[in-house]
Amino acid sequence: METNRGHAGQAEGNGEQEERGRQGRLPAPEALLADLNEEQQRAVTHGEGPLLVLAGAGSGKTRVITRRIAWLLAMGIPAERILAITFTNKAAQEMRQRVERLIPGHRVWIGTFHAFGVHLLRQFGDRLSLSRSFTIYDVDDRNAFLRATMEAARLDNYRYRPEGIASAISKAKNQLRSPADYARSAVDHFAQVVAEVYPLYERRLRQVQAVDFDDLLYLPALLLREHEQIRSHLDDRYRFILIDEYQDTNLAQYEIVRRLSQDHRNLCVVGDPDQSIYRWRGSDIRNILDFERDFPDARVIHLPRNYRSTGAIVSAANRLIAHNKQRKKKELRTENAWGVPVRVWTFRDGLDEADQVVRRIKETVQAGRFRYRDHAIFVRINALTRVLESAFVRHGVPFQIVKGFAFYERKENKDVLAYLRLLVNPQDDVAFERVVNVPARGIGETTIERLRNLAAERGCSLLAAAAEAGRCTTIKAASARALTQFHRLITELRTRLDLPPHELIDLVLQRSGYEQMLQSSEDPDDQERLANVQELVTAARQFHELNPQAGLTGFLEQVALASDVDGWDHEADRVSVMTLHASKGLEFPVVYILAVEEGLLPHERALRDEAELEEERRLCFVGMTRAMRELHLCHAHLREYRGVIRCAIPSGFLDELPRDQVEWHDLTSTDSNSTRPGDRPIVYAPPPSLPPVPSLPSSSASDLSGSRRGGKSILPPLHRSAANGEAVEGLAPGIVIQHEQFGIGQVVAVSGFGAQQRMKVRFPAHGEKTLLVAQAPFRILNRRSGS
DNA sequence: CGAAAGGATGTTTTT
DNA sequence: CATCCTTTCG
Repeated sequence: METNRGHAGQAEGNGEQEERGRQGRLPAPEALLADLNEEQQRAVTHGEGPLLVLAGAGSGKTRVITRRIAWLLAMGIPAERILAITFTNKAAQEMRQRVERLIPGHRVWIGTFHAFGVHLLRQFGDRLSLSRSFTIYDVDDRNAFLRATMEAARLDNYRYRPEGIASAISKAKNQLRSPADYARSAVDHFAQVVAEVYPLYERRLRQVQAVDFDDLLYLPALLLREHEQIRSHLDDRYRFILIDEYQDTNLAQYEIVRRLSQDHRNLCVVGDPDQSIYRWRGSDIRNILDFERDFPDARVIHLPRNYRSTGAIVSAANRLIAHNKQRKKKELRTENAWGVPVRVWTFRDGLDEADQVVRRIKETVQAGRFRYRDHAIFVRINALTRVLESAFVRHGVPFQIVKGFAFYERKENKDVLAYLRLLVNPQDDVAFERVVNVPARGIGETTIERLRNLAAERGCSLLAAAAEAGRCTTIKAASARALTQFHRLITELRTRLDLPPHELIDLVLQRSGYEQMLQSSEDPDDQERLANVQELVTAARQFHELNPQAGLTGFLEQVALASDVDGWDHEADRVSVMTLHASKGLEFPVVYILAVEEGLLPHERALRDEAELEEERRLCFVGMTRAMRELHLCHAHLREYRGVIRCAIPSGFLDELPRDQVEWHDLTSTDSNSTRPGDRPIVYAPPPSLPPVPSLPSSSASDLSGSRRGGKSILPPLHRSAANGEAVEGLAPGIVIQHEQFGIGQVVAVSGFGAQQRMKVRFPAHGEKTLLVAQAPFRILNRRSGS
């Protein structure tokens, strides 16, 4: 028990005691500084002018921001003059609460950039010809909308996927490039197609009174750029601005910040270049690196001291991140005890990994060393949470997978939400198309196509066109009747928009027949869908109770802006499972990072260029520095992904850790099914070299259990196509192979080509497995013996 | 028109 | 593996 602060899984800086504050009275300013170190105090008490706080992981940066807000209030700055931007809604909510504890009843605006964007657009959207009840399209809606746009313009015969074009447009908006800007620099064919589609997409988007996600930053940035009176008004209104996670801002966000800090340059940004992990989304690390160039008079405060983690964890993290070349050299320091070593665990496969990690957590809790909520498991990709899920269920260990989004992303909920959006904004054609035939009303693709033509002719929305369907000669009578009836349904529901959101959802469920459809279904999945939809009603009710004024628009807005961590319950005594990205800003006593393997961490898509590789390293760094007391890094020799089994190689990042300080445990030889709680793993400490890599048959014989017993030199060598990553000639059903792990089996089917070539193999002991030919370690035994 | 079945296909991270 | 797409048939 080396360190003695903090609870599991709350946002950083959680250990502080911020209970104070009698109603309505401002605290004495000094009281806000009592438990801060010198640098933190300087940051909190900094007066006017730009301020850059370079805060290392675990250095208490959230605490600095909250205290600074409180300090400003205590100095008499009116709350409405302060603007604080956080990275997630969850962080905003916690910050609000913490400031609340210091200064009860404060009215400081705290939220994400996107929420702030919505806030601005609702106020000033009319300047951009945007109605007050605009719809926010998520990525799926956006893609569907773009597809429809291209089809309507007869541009759909290009070979590019709408999603690809959509993401190019998204990127353009993040870089504040208008359609005209984009067109000017479009050189290759793809860019030219994008340049053609982008303006159409924008025009149509405004027509249906919708904005996409990027518009929530792009449009406010334009607004501030082109409307000087609004800009100066807001600049004056927000005298003091604080931005958290500044290293992950993109150009649009940067523009917003700059425009609001021209007349009153009281801008405080906090961040850590080593924790920049959203480059792929347009974040530009230069925003923080060049802050001093933008504001030459900026005060810069470094917070290198880590209060969160043990010496062992800090040391390992330092060593890893030092391998990044594009980086200012710096080191985290800690005065915390050294603690237990960072451990690296080697497993046979992903199932083993999940099973044993969960088992170990259970034992730890049963031994009374930690609670479930003290544990977190991080993964690089969401797909890896599946195996974990079943392991948790099997062991009866409580857990939560942090993906708040998932609930609203379910088809049934998106359907219901689409109904609601259509009610709020009848122009929303995406919503219309989504629900017009759900439940089935006899309105098929041909009818929709004809309706689209009608709407295009009249220049009206699909819903408005539906009302006129009867007069359109091309639409069949039965379909027209169904359409007018649908129109009547929506019109009628629209008269009840004054109802609280949950009651309205209930009404929609009944009147639309959606509930009926699920209730009377034979499909067992539909019962679950019914439950989900009812859960949506509950969510709406809870929202309404918390925000009685917000109404349906508010509810839809919250749903649209929800982030993964927002749904996370940090009080529940459960193990948290999340992606490395979602872990940013959190802390846990015990952290496991799974699948620290080449291709996953670093991810294979990030291997092409050095900058992306460095981002992967930062991602690993972020995950490691979430740990307070124990850090476990896991990898396996075989990894099943998308139903295909591949050989996995330990991540190069593992080699970059301080070898003499890290403990390596190889669990590949223990059978997970027979391991008893008391069993102790074999320890190699310190390891003589790299952890054993599943390798050519001639080398170490200890790496894999199973079929190979050594000494079979008469046989051809194992076919290691991983080395050349190519397809294999002559593979066909009937051929017998020997696999490193599963032994002898017969090929049942072969499909695909090149690196994607797969084979389905039946193994007597393991059943049928699908293998990636280019990756799997196997050799062909017999070309003839089919049967 | 729409349900069902088969096949091709693509894949990170998320406000 | 899971989703999306096409095809097919009622």
